[in-house]
Amino acid sequence: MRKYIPSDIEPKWQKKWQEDKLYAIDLDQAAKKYYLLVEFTYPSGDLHIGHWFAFAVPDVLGRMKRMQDYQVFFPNGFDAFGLPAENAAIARGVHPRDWTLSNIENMKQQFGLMGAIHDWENSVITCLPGYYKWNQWIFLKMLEKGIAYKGRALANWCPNCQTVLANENVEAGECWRCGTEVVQKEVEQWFLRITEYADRLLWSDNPTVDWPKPIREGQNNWIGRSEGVNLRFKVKDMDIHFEMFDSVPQTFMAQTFTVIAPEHPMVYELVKGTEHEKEVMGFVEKIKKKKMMNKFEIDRDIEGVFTGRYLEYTPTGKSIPIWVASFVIYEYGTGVVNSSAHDERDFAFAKKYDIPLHPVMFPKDPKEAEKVKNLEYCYHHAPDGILQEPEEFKGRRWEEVRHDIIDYIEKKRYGKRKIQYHLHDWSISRQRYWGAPIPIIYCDNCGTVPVPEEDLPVELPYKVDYTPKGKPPLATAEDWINVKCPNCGGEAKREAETMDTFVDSSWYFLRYLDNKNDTEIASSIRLKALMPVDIYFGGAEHTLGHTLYSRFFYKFLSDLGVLGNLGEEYAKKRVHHGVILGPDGSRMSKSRGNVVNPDEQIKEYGADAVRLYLCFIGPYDIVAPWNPGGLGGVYHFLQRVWLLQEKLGSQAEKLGFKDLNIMHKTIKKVTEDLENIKFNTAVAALMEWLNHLCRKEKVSKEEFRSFLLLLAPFAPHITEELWQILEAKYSIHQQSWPKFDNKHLQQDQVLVVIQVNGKVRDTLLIQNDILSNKEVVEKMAKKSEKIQKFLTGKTVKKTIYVPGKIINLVI
RNA sequence: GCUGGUGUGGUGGAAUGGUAUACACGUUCGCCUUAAGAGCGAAUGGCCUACAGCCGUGUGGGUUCGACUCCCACCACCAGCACCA
Repeated sequence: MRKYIPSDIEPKWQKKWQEDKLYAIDLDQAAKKYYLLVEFTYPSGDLHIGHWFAFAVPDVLGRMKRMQDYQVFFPNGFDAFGLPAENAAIARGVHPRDWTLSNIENMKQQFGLMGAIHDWENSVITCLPGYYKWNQWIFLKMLEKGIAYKGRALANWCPNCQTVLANENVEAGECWRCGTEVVQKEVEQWFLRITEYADRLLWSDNPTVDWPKPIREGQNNWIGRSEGVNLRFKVKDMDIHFEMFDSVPQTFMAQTFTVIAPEHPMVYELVKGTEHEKEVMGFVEKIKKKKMMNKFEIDRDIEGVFTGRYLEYTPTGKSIPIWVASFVIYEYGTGVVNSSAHDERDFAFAKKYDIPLHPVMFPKDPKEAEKVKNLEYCYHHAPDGILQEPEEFKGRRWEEVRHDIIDYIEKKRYGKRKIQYHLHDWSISRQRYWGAPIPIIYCDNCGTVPVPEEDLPVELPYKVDYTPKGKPPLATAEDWINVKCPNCGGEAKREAETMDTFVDSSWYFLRYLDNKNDTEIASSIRLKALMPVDIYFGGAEHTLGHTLYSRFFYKFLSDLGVLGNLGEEYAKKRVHHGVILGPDGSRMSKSRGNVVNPDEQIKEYGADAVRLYLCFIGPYDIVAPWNPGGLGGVYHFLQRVWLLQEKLGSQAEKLGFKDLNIMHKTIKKVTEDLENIKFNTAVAALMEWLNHLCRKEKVSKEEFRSFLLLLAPFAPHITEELWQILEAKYSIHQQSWPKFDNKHLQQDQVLVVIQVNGKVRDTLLIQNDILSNKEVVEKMAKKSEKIQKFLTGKTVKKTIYVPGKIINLVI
């Protein structure tokens, strides 16, 4: 018999499976489909162990599903636009397109070593015109529906990458790619009105799809819906009216001062020509500058300046001083805040600038002051004059009075109910080369003109000077940028900016279905056959970016009617994978030099062992450093599987009860564990069964057969090889998944634990037929010598018996 | 500060109210071998006077016949968000 040498068998089968298109399915008529999706890859050049973890482990699930007669669709592709390609290309003098496409070729080869059921026929590469044509098409549709628009706004600007960044791409004030400090800059940019979908993107407590709670909570917090009122005010002695958002309307009677954001245009109106102008505008400039320098650094210094103005506060008839304060966010709400000094920050501000507050608002007893955080205390304990609650609300609970107060405010016309979101519209303009062109033409006569649909795609020109110069590289591509206006035929220029790559990844899972379709995103036949995605694996880091954007896109496309009637969410189930860290315990990155390339390990132990080890290493959401030490263990396991051949009985051997019991138990365990994304315990169950088999003199064909079938999804190569020896038939991957039989799960006798006062003192083997008879079991338990010792001189007060598990004698 | 999560042997981890530490790594001992490796077998939570005992799942309390598991309070760590009125 040959030794188990993975390199002798793995390439051979990989080649054969590919030639035979063993894993291909018919996308037009997948009757019992299973769409398995893993977040596609950025083509950085080399596959590392993290890619294996992300793709090879879900492949195990996909393979089981195939054997359960599902037509499993497990596509793979590349998220191929984006800054790293451009930066790497600039550094090495290679064109981003060439760099990217050659990386993709290389990575496809490396993916091949995994032995996954990927079908590369249905791949997507987002930087190819056939793909991004549909980016542009969706953009035009959004423009048509008012979801895409051009606006001026302060944006996060990375001076190094020379581009605008989305909020989600700013990490602690730094660019997510290069780590350069981000500054604020006002620029014109294209936005997608995701806020229009804010309410529909919010998760209910009981969603119809199975997405993890952390992602749902995270998205809900990010959307940040808060319900309150917009109160209306007039500035004293001036014809200025404004609104302010208040999410705690319960305190509307308690207002003692007002603060405005420094950026607010009204500030100048208030102080123009007054003695306060110089001081206030100086303060505004100072804060603006500070924010420009490092907006995202947490600045606990709360600063402000009095405008000299007051507002007429209708509900209480009081005059309320108006201040400008550093901490007010212009972009949130109306940029004006009602300060009733019930929260710590407002209180600190008032104290710092001696703004008179009623002293009793804050209790002197520090323990009592703690309660102020709940606001409830304020509401019930504030003195007259500060918190004059309308009669009808006196003595009622804080939360329950909330809606009545909003009604009251509306009735009295002090203001209007308002729903405010933290979520901002999504800026998609990027001042870089390597992205999908935005299909817009600027004409002196006609203004902003969308590129007509029949002219799509607007192809990204190849020959462009893409080194950053402070303006978009495409603006320098003379023969590309200058075009005839599609409207009037006059001289016009194309939009020189490109799209955020998160646009590309917001709908790629639809394109997998129909990647060559030239007339629609995907045919309705295929959409109907394969959507929604059954399970979507990906990283927890995409909670606020990709998974929110893609839900938005799906809802938009659904509203547009291009999806048919597929429901609100694109994936029935979302599963987060963990992170394999570098051996040094930090995230793998080329710059740290701690990237683990699995090539060596595959050479030494084989793809099967690496796959198995990645399953076995821990729960699938584990975040842990790569420790190749355990690889030897799973390799050893495979070797013992290989050696089972020697134990194969010459003919059908009668299996004992124990053999059948462990076999069916393992079938049940592996099936259920894979279904529940518990790969590690599924492998452990196989190991236990193998330990049993190895202890036996002979192994029956039936056992070996079932064992190989269960192992096949984890280790597709070695099981295929052994299958040939066992069955002389191709292929194991076209066999049906074994089923367990309940009758073999029942044991004829059961181990029952005897406890005295909850402590284990003995065990007892009990025949099935007397298992349900409490009296008999109790008698047997009391007879036990070990138990006798604990019972002498004591009385048994109570006996608890859980049939088949435990008997507890209470003395 | 807010939100979500996690705390179990030397290590990765298992156990969702019923024998805590499955499965594996590592370590130690033995067999085999000229030797090494591989392979095979055994032991491996701590303590003790070491086979009739005690302690033990971050800490303290509670519920229960029985708690890693449920409840309350706290501590530590991880992740995300963070001046959101």
